[in-house]
Amino acid sequence: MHLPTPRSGMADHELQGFSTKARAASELLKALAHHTRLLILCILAEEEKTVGQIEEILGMQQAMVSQQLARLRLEGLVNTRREGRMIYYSVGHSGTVSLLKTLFVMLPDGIEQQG
Amino acid sequence: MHLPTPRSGMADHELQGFSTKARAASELLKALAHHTRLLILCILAEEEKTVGQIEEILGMQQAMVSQQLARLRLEGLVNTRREGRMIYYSVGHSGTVSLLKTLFVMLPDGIEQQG
DNA sequence: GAGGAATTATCATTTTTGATATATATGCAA
DNA sequence: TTGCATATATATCAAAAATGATAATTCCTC
Repeated sequence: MHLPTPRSGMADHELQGFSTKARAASELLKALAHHTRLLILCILAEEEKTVGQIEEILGMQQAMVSQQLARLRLEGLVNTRREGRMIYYSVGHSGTVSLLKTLFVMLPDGIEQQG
Repeated sequence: MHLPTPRSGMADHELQGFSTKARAASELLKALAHHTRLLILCILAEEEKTVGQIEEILGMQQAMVSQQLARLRLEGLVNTRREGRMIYYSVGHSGTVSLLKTLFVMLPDGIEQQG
């Protein structure tokens, strides 16, 4: 795989194509760029979960979790499966997990912080 | 590498630790989540460039490019090297390129790789 | 060394976008 | 119907983008 890399003197339409790709990629990243959504994806990377289970694990309010899930759904980052009145969420794209692993490795090593 | 995955019944301080990591990771993602910054990183992934070269390649205004570079610098995503009055930028973290490659493969353009 | 041009960085402002909280609505099951 | 699980709407507040103006640094010439 090679990156969409603009170059000097490149034809306009080609540069535009790369710009379009970059926009799409940035939308994906924006959907990922939220601490709650990242935690949710880490949870789902292990096993599918219902909204209620995620609420319980994170200790967050229902609307908050549901809103973040909606955002992830919008970008196809999660899949859903209904079972009775519960809805199971799972990771929707294998690349997501690879990306998260790379991401967390990039972080500066765990310095203790105040909480 | 394993992801910081909250679990049911986990001790508060441990959950907090994961939350802190997720916050740091989301900051990194926010710095990446911009189409111009992505294009800049793709350009730099090939070879170091001066600000002026990046302006010329992207056909963008100086202030715009410089501000986006400042943002990337802030997160350590790029390095700088001065030579005369020009400043050369390069990718600051090898993980960045891996992440970008994974990211661009995830785009709808590459549907054949989903699953 | 003073003045000017080239290169890059920062500031100030306006406009957009995103986060969070609360309230309300929908869908399913007993 | 009632009650539970999930989704969406809305209001408020904070952060980020875009752009135009200005500042700092370096090099060159006199």
